[in-house]
Amino acid sequence: MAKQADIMELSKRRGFFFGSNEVYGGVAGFYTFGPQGAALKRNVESAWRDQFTVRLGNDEIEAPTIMPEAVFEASGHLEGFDDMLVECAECGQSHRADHLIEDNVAGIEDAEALGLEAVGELIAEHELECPACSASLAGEPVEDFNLMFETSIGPGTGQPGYMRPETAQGIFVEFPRLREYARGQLPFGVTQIGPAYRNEISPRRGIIRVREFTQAELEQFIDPEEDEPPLATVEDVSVTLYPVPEQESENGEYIETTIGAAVEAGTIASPWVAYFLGIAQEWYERVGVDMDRFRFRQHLPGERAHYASDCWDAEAEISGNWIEIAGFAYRGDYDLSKHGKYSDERFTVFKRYDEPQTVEKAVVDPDMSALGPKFGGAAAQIADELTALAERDPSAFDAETVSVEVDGERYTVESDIANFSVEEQTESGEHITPHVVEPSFGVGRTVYTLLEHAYSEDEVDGEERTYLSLAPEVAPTDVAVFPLVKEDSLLGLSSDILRELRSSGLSVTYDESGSIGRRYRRQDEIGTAFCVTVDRDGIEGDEPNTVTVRERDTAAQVRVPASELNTELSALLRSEDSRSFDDLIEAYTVVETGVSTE
RNA sequence: GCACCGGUGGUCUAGUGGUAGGACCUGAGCCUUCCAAGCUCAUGGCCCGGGUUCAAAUCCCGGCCGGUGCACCA
Repeated sequence: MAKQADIMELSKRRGFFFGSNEVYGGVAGFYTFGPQGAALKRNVESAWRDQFTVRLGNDEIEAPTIMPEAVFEASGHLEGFDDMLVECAECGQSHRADHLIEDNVAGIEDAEALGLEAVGELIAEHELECPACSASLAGEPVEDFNLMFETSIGPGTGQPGYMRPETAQGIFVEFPRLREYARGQLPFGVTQIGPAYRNEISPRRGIIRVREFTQAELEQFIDPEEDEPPLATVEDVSVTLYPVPEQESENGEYIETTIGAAVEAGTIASPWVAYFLGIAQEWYERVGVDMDRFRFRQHLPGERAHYASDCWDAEAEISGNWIEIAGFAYRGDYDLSKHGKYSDERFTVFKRYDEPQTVEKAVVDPDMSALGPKFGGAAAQIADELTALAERDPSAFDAETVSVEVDGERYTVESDIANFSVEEQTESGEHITPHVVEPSFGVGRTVYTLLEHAYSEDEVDGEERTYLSLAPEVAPTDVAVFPLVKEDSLLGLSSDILRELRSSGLSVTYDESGSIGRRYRRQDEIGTAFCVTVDRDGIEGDEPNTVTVRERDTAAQVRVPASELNTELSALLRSEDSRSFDDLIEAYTVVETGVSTE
């Protein structure tokens, strides 16, 4: 089993990832993906795009990573992402200052709203103590810590902007245009793959908790009353679930079930969430996560975000710990409602009734030429209030006069000036705020998981070897081409093959240095699934113009005509073709190398 | 952010108050016709700053980075 140190060492040495800016001492929480890592990550993103964008018929966008303050006022990140910390001088522990106040001072429920100074004064005033060591916290500075990176947009003081802490907001704020693009029809889904930023207090464990990371998110917009997910497409998908009751029970166990059965049993409350768990399960299998070290865990009530009614995480076991690699949240109308409220735009869709409905509606059409001279500047507001009153209490207009209140002042208007009437109106539909179901993936964590789950050691021909058993689709290098020895005839065919494979879009490496075994080991270590070796038998032997293809995990080889090579390799590397190396063993001559893995 | 431990070629490491060795890797050559073989040669290093000292990679202090624990993770 791979240890974290093994992966770190391999990653640095073979160019998967390493700490950034090391020549200047480095900065915690930032990593650079090297050539192999960037390719692996790119392949993971492509596979995700195929599964969650293309196959589901969704659309992908690319929004800015810097967004203005207003976005995060609406989203709640400015407040919710902002922690007030106070540090104990005695024992050094940090505590949430606002929570201390709320827990210990009667009558204060939202200490965060009071501001830093007021909270500091309250701590001194009530002589609050450190919960850990009971030392007095009076006089300790209360400091703001916001997990968002702040910047300023434009010259001078500019206007405040923030690096997005999740890609989701870039989709939500563009909802009005995306709705137009979708021609106003629910359901529709919008995806985005890109970086997000969180100024973590303490980045840890290499690439697992970093300050800049890549998310792949889908925001599925649905009509909560009408839209059903196509559950039938995933109902037979097997999953390992770890629901709340099992987590809370003494000997909690995983539930091995199918998506269909889990919905039936109510284990997963939301069919939409269940649907995406099924889609995700298929995807994780496809890219090569070890399903024995994978589970879907339901959020405990306490860890659930305030907007999410049900939430599940995809978790992978890494170096003995479970880490979150994706989250699936039913966000309701939280995000769109908030942006609808904070902006002047409408974040709703028009939902047409099956049949137009005729409703009786009380309306007013105030005579502004009478209201204006009489009430001056208040006239417009009075008219608005009359309109509101008509909807609220039509009977108020039965009397001679009707009165409304504007800014605390009461105005009395003759009823006939209001032009009250009850009209029959035909309504063809209503504006509803779509609900959002959000599968949100951590790409970097997925990449790390794949590395650790793929990391393998065995013996080939009595020699120890390390190899990455990556799924061919995501392996950073597709194929390696070797001339068995440096001999003109072999070099010629090798370079022909190299050129052909590369021009068909494969990522191909070429290596003619050192012994063949060393070259195989180099590729094994970065997870290259197939090595093509040009030998003399393939040029002048019984089967001329053939080359050998070696499979990484088994070290088995088959002899394939050079003319078939491109087609066969392409088929092996594409997930949608179910061609496997076993099919090649069936179809071609197996090379007896006398070499085997054990 | 606090505490503990650590930081020596690309990687893994030995080591001492007098500026450093090994292994692997990498490159060149020889040899080699299928799994890290051998031989020759070569490239490449003491995290940064300050202090103590005739002299610091080594001792001290601070910083940065990493690992672990605590806290944090909307």
